[in-house]
Amino acid sequence: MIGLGQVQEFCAVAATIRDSRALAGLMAEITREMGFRYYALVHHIDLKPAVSSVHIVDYPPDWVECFQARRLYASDPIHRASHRTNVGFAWSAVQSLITLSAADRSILAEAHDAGLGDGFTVPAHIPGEVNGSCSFAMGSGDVLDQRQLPLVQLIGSFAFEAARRLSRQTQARCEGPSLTERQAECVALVARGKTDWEISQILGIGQETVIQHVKDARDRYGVTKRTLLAIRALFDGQISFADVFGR
Amino acid sequence: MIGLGQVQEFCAVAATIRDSRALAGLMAEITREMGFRYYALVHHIDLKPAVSSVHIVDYPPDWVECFQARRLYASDPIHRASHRTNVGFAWSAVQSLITLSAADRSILAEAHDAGLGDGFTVPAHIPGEVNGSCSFAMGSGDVLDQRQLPLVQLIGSFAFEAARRLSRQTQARCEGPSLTERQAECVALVARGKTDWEISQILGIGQETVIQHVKDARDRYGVTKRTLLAIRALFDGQISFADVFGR
DNA sequence: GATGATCTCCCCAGGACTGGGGATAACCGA
DNA sequence: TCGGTTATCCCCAGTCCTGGGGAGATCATC
Repeated sequence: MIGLGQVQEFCAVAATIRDSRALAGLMAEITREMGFRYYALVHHIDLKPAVSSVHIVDYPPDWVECFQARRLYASDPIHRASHRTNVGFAWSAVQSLITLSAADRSILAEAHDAGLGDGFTVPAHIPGEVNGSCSFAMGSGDVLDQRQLPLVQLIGSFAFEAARRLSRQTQARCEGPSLTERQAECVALVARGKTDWEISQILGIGQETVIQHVKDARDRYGVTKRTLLAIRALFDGQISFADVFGR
Repeated sequence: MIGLGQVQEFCAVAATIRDSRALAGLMAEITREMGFRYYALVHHIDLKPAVSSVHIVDYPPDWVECFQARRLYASDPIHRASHRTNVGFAWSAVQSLITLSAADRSILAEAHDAGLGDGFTVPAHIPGEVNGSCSFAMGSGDVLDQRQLPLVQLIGSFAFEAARRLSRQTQARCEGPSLTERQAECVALVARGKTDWEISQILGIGQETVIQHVKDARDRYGVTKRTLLAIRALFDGQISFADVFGR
């Protein structure tokens, strides 16, 4: 059983941590202190070296293997349930979030056979990013301490945020192509689904000029489609969702 | 200053609450107990009477009016910042999440003039649903109690979950349109800048079929351009950046 | 057995986008 | 002064997308 003080200490340490080894150590420690046996801090996608994703796991090896072999990242019932809520939930209450199919029950049974008891999963969703979660599990037979769950939720949220920060910093922050002001204006309007002619009316310039700006912007990103141009500009912050939906 | 016990009590009561009037009362009470003056429990969309969304607000009336008149739901800097993280943040730290434009600074200044001091916002994102948040604000001049913020985050999360439950039970869903599996696959590939022909090759179906799926997906979102289709699907979690850049 | 949802395929006309090729003018730093 | 960057405008051919119109097959639900 931990207290609020330990949560605050965990946050403080997690916020300054530099590499995922250190985070794994911190997770192992807090997991034990909270009375859990296993933890998993993951993005719900298959691991691909190209993408920087969160994947810090200490689960029974058998289960990890089974999970990866069957590619359960998106279909695992616990993950699916975590896509339906914003607050943490006990695995034993998963049926209040999703209806379990026969396949789901068999997955849960296999997890149990691999040594996982009841657990608690904290969802982690951020618009435009891969869904993720932070889970803690007991050994089989152990019982969750209900009173502690709010604190477990806090730990899970902050742990995920720390992991997310790490995964972004390791991704080489090489300067993406930057757009000129006019190009960015055009791209923002492209992202709103405007045609080149409409953009020319909004900006008060010629249609040919807009075509040129969009052309130049595509060139800078090395893409050939305006759809991808808009999404890449969104991805690296040249424009924001607010530019698309706001104002 | 509140303690963990009060958080647990709040959760218990919030989980059983039946209507938004009662929730507003509960929010007013806990807001005061935590030493805050105002609160806002909202979905980040314009209010449409037809749509059931969360909107339980006790903010200075001047500011609420200004906010609605200028339709800041998507562009407000605090809301934008909340789209970039999973954990609560103090308004004074908003610059660590987004870069503030001149317009943003003026919005914050206006909020301050309306009587809002520093505050704390807890993001609430669920895939496929409108983004939301739960904010608490001090009167101007008052200072946030840092030690309490983890508990404020918990209160915010559970409050939003309660409001979300209410908004679903009272009316039909306020979720965005959902796509069929095939449509989502096509949209994900559209977001990668693929042409309809390329998509047909990837999925092993006819080009005409892809055209139809994309057409249907555009219809569901009520948009006329594939670019906007891709971005809207991204925004409400039907696809993620990993679908675009991964693999 | 009808109904609706989904997936599949087809046709066509007109508008939008892409990838080439140009040009002029303003500005700024070397 | 010269070169680089930016913003503005123009033309064209070919491809792609959009908005109409169909139709048949499967599957679950009622």
